[in-house]
Amino acid sequence: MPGSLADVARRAGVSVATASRALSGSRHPVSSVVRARIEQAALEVGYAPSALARALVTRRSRIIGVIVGDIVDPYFAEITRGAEDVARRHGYMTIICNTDRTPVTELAYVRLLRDYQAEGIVFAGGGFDLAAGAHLPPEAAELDRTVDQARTAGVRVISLAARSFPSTQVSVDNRAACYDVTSYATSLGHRRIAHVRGPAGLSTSAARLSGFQAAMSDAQLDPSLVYEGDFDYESGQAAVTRMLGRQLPDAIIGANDESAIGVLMTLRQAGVRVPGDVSVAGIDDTRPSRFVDLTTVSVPMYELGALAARRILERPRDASDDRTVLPHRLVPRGTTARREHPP
Amino acid sequence: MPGSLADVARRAGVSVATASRALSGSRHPVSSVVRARIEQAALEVGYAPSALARALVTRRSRIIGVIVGDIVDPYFAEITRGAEDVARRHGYMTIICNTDRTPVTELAYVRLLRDYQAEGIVFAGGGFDLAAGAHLPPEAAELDRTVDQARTAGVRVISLAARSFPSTQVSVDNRAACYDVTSYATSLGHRRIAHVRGPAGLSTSAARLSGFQAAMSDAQLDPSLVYEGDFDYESGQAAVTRMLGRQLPDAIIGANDESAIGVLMTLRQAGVRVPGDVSVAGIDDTRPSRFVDLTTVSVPMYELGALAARRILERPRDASDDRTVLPHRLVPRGTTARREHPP
DNA sequence: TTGTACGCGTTATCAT
DNA sequence: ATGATAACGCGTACAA
Repeated sequence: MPGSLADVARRAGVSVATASRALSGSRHPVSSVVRARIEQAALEVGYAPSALARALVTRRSRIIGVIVGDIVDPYFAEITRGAEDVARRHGYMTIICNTDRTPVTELAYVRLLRDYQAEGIVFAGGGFDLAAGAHLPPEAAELDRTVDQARTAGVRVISLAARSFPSTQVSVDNRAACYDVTSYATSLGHRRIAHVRGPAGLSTSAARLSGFQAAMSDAQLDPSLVYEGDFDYESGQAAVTRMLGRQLPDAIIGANDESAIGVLMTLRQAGVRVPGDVSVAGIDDTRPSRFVDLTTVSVPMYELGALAARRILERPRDASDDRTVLPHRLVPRGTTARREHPP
Repeated sequence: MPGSLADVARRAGVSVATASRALSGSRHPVSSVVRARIEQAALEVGYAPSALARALVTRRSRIIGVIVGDIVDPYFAEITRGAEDVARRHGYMTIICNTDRTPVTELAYVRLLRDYQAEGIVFAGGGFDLAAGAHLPPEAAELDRTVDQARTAGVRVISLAARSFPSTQVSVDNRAACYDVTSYATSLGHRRIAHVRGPAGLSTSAARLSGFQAAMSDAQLDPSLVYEGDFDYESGQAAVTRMLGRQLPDAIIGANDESAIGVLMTLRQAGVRVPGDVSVAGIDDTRPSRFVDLTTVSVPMYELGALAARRILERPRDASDDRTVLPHRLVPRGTTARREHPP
């Protein structure tokens, strides 16, 4: 029911061309008297510009997509908020794409975004490496092809962690981040330190695990106390459950805050004092970590998202080799303490 | 660079009409031999259907918008996930719109969604009432008009809480939810019970506050111990800070989990035992509430979002009078306990 | 079963 | 400064 440009033009007694120029912020000159008449007519017919038609002809959809594992995860939520903030300021729409890290779903979304001629795609999560021996689905290769084809066709692709296709990168040094918390733990006098790792095969997990191992080795400590995990609360819970039988470690580093919180709560429920008996730390500094006073590493999630969106709006070149690394920062809080009973 | 329908048609030696029918899942018959040739050609030219052009002609954009306060808030994140899940399954895109409850931003987004001919808009948060005497901005009225005009034009508008414009409602009984936790507290023997309310003027806050007051009155208790709040952690923190000087209440009911967690953590930091000295409860049952073992009321956030999306995809009528109320459920956990020192 | 031709609502080019 | 008109890429009556 909203009026079209033709309606406005007819009512104002001008051509659609002139109406378009007056209404769409064109730099083409339009006499002020005619302009006024057009604006009046637009108001009267309730003119609503068709973004669809506009996008079709200008080849600029003003749409960006953000591909995340799960928007409920505060890590992804913060990133998305950053991206949406800058998108909104520029009149762009932000599509939220939950994939649960499933390549099939990622692929489907990339196709959908391509069909809508999205101007850019932000891959918030890491990709899967074959290194870990994990059998990656056949869709993984197809995903790479599709993304690359989209990029060639002009859609800007930004990734916030290592991916197997070419892309502009905006990231943090995940390895260093985990190295830093782990070193902090060793500096506190802890010697038996465990790591609850992220999903097997995921590049982000691998980087953090590697940082943990490096820090342990550098401190002449055993780096092999690694527990399986999935970046979620239950991972931490499960890891602790398995630990409870044997001798507890001095400290436990979660691959992210969520799993660390799982560790923390399960430990306390079992009557283990934190940080009295065991120190616990995570990575990311998501909101919940503040609630439980968790020691962690601050990762600039909001800025990652915001910068990614900015990279998309910066019209220029296909910068598929750009790499920006944002700084992280250790945030000591109440779940870590100096070791009470030195060897 | 992706091929268009014309490219495919040329290559397959057929008309665009036939190509369209073969490729777009039309019910119009196409001989299997020709169909095969077309599909082959599509593959060769890397055909990518233009969702924009398609939307323009079919008048179905396959776009839905979800308007939330802040996607970082777990409450909104869960709702959004629910909506996105069903949208994705139907090949729809979900636009995330953060407004920080600012009518101006809501208005801007409604206009943007209307310009893209979004098929539906989900208003996840409540609206502002004038009742509270809060001066609502002039954009509020304009918002109502714009939304109503959009609805008349065919976009389905669903709201998850009371709003001042006509809409299909999918909600929970916020008043009853708060009545229930409050009653639970009184049933535990608490008599001095405080409520940290939500933002002034917001319909959701008002409903919950009303539930609190009703439960208190029904229990013959003083319902006037109400603290200002804003649905956030800091609200809870601030409320407790003001309480600490005087006699502490027996129990504190937050208007939502986030503020309740603020209350909880601040209390404990001040050395107050929870639930030993004071009981604390919230509303919503967001993930973080499980982390801190907070007593709360489970609100089916995911289902709210999912059902809202379904209401949009159900093509039929403008059901601007439909109201579906989903059930809530008290979830007693560790932050509440029977009163230790009865009067 | 296939093809022709028009329209969806804009922007952009080229005249005037 | 204004207008006529050709794209943009697709779906769909209407014809054949």
